[in-house]
Amino acid sequence: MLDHRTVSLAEKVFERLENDILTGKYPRGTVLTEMMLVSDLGVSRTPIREALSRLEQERLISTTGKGITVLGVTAKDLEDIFNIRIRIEGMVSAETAMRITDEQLAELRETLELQEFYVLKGDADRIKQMDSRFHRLIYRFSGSEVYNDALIPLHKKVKKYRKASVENSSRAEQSAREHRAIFEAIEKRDPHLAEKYTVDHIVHARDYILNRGIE
Amino acid sequence: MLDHRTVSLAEKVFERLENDILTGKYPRGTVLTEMMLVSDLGVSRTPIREALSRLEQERLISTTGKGITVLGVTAKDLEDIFNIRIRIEGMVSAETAMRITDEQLAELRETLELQEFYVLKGDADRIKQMDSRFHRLIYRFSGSEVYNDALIPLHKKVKKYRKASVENSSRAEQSAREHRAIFEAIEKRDPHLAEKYTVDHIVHARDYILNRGIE
DNA sequence: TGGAGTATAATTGTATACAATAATACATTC
DNA sequence: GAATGTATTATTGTATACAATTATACTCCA
Repeated sequence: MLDHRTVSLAEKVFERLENDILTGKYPRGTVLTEMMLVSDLGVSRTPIREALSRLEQERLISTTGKGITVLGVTAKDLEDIFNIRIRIEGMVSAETAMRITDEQLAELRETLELQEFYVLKGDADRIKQMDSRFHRLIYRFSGSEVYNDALIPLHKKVKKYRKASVENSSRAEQSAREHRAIFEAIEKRDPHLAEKYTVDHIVHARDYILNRGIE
Repeated sequence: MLDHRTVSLAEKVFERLENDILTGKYPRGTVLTEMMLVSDLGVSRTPIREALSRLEQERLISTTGKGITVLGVTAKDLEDIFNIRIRIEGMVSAETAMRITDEQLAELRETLELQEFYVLKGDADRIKQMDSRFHRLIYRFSGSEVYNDALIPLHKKVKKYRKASVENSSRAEQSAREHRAIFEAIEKRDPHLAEKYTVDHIVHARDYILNRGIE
């Protein structure tokens, strides 16, 4: 069921700018002003300022002094992000395995099956979308807003590099297999196995991304 | 050296509201409107909206529909926060132990010595302040914005409960001793010891806070 | 020529007016 | 009397005007 709620301009501006930064359209060091964004996006400064405030809180931009400087995600950021994810994402999967409902499990299964389908088709954009959704569902189904809120920003920041991963068909296949292992552990309500397979998966994702050389 | 930069109204409003929520002045469930805050704080809606936007991103309030609802920090949040801190804060201390400069070490030492002094004096407010500063310096001296940004919001949310801890003189003394152990490990540039003592400290803080019964 | 001081311009910070939306109360109908 | 539709009000969302600040360019003097 799609959510047709009207979304504010501030929200749209935020999502657009966040995406442009996370995908590298605005590379690190780019300097913007509010007025430039007013011209580019065709909305007033008010929603733009709200979006910028949120981006600053996520440390994707910096607004010290004059102008807005894009910070983006550095190679060191990526290393640190994976160091954290390796230490907590397994715990979160274990929690999800213990408390997931049948309905939630069905949603997770559908996401995994779509991922597998798109891997067969070789549709990188869709693979990426399902890959992300799989992880986010596990965060959410942990029932912990704290876990979810801690992981979402870390997960977001890998976006550009995840895209490169799924464009490699053998890595995409491996990733789908690893997701299936995680799913089956959760389906069995086995927290230890869910934790183990999740940590393995994050380690592999890290190794692939960091060894590949960034940017 | 104090920082005398002029701080925006939005920043002041944010800090004040954040503090009022974290200390329990606005308990969970409190409903506010922008206009109420305009009257109470004597500034226009613009800086108030910016502050609210940031508070919402930290999930301290919710703004769905009409009015602003205070969410605050629940007992479950606290448990989840400590589960994460136990898993990553040791790693961060280890990183700090490996890269801290002499100048940074001096700042950390001074903070610890002040904490010990205020423990002797029994000045709970100051103890709390130095306790927080000690942890935040370690986050910062890790040299990782990712580590810092992940831990700061988790650390903030324990504020109210940390206050209750330091008001117990035996826990305050124990906490200072644990900080000293962490400090000496960092001073020796011993990452393993720094990690161990940090994890022990967080575990003890958790046990004290969670067993004490929340609110 | 280098530097302090000052004028100028660009940019952000804040207040406020107006528009759109969502909630509430009320009336009307069955 | 319950339910539904409608008017009203409260509240948020957006645009814009104005104030304050900061950076830059320029001038004058040593």
